[in-house]
Amino acid sequence: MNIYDIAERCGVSIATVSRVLNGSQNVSAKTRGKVLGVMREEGYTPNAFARGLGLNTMRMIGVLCTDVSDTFYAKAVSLVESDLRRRGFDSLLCSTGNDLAEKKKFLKLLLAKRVDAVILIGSAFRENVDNSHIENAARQVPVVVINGLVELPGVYCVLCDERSAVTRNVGLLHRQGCEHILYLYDAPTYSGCEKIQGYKEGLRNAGLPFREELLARVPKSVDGASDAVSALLGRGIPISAVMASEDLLAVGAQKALQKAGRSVPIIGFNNSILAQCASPALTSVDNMLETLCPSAVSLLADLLEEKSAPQKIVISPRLVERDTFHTGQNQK
Amino acid sequence: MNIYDIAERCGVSIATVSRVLNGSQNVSAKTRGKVLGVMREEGYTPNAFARGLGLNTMRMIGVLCTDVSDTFYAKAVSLVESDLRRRGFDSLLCSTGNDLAEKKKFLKLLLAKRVDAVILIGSAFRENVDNSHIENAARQVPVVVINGLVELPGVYCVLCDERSAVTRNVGLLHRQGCEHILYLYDAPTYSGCEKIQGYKEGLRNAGLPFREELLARVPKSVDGASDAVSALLGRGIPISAVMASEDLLAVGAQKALQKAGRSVPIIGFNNSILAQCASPALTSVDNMLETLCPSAVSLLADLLEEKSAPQKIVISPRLVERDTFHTGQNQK
DNA sequence: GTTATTTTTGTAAGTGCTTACATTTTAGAG
DNA sequence: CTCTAAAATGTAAGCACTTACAAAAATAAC
Repeated sequence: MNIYDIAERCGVSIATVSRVLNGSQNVSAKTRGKVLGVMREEGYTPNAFARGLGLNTMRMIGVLCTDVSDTFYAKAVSLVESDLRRRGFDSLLCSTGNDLAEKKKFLKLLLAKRVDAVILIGSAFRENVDNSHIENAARQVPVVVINGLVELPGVYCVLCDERSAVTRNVGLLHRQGCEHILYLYDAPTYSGCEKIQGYKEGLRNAGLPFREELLARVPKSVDGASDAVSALLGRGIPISAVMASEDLLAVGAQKALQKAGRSVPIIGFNNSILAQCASPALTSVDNMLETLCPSAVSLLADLLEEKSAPQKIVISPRLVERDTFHTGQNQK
Repeated sequence: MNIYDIAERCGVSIATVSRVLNGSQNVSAKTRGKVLGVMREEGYTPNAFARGLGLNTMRMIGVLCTDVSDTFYAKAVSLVESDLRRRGFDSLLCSTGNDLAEKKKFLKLLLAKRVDAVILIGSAFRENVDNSHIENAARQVPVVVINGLVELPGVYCVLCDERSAVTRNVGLLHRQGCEHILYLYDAPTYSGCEKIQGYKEGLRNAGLPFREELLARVPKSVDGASDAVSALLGRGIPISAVMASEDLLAVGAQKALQKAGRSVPIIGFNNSILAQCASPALTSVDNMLETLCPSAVSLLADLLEEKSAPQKIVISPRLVERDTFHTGQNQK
């Protein structure tokens, strides 16, 4: 069933059918009605490939992220997807894992599918200067990065000032009397590194010394973080507060502390559902995905309409206080 | 840059170029080498739309789910996506929300994009007999449902026997001496209804009476569930154990019980990260997405190769015991 | 060195749509 | 009832590939 069949059944030309398909104004109400009627009758669906060929777009956006099963990415993907759909775009999802080679491969595949644009959620590892795949993508289509910073021509970034959030939190904890603030992270992504810088800056501002042993890289899992913190406690390292690059790690720390019968302030990151599920519920930094994602999609839409757009949008995070903020409230 | 340009630069015909593009064996090693070389030089990427037109496929699978930001769906999407990709398919993601009209609309859009097949994660509401959109989709492409049951021709289902898991758990709790087992659910989906049936059956088997007030439909959020359970406790309704259709609700219940200073066994469902984050960690039923999803994708692949495939695959769930199972262990 | 096979390459006809341009129809004006 | 402008429709040329079939080249057999 194609446009020719419909045209024949209606006694019109394929051009006319195509016009009603595309909502052109130059079709009389009568023919439009007839054509639409026949289409419905026949259950006709235009062939998107042919359309794509002609129009050079299928209104699809490539959405690349590290791991959709991660709460944070899942939320971002969800927000992005619904916003894209609202604008009539479909999302081609790629969940790549952390492997750079995979990322490159998938990005290439995405471009081969002729997506209209690419959204990158979370950036590559920072130590990894090889962003050639992103650079290459940006030469072909608009690229916008959510929660990461890639400073290349044609790459637009929408992110949250996570760094200063961490700095601020260190200050808050210090003012509460915490001197030994443990910082947990799992990977040196752009965002991860920024937060570490924020941590160090916070210490400097507060006049606290930076201690190697209080900056811990741990596996990205509850147990991984928990074991790491237990180990620190076991070594007798003083800990008077915990911050983490992610709620998941904060939960792990919380478990270790609970097991040790200790109670110190804990601040997570991402304000995910995990923070709510922890008991007591975790205070967490909200990096404002609800704002970030729509901004990113809107920016993307502008780019696709060839409007000019800011290269970089930075918004402020927000601390969501729950039970684990003030000293001594870490346990029920 | 198209196939003609490449052909010209190589001094061969477009058919030959197309052949190397498609890995045909009927090309001499020499010409193949030359063509590939030129392609690389020119940075040529075949146009997927034209290819799609010719081959009538772009190797894309529509993945429809209710809400990717939900831990359960996110995990399923992640598993499905990676498995599809392994087989050379891209995933067109649709996160529809619970609105049936939206589901219908999105499914139509998906089909218009000429996906090779559709994967539905979680089924429609059960009371909602209107599965015409699924029926229609199944007439055009293979449809497989994960964790739901839609008994229509051309619709293949891969699911977990959640019902008997619940039945069994009721038995376990009863044998531990629990008489007043609260069951929390949020929506009467296929899976939701099955579990409720399982609950009732479990009560019957144990010789316990079914009490209206111990089967509670609650909002799908920690606070929603928590408030509901608090209300029940406030009304003085006896509760000696809690089961929930989802970890999220179980966590809510746990919070309410903790607030009330009560400690009873709690069993969640889905064995999500939330169960791990709760404190004490929740015992939960694993509905085996790690098995379900690959099975579904494999079934799909068979269908696409026109192999025959079972209409329905049912696998057994597994109870993952953590801290909240035995009486009196609900609090640290 | 022929002839018969097999392998490699080319030709041309799809695939289903869009759209510039040409043509016809309709409506409005005089 | 013309003439003109505007609206509606049709024609045909893309768009970038695949592939059946034909033709040419390479190889094998004698």
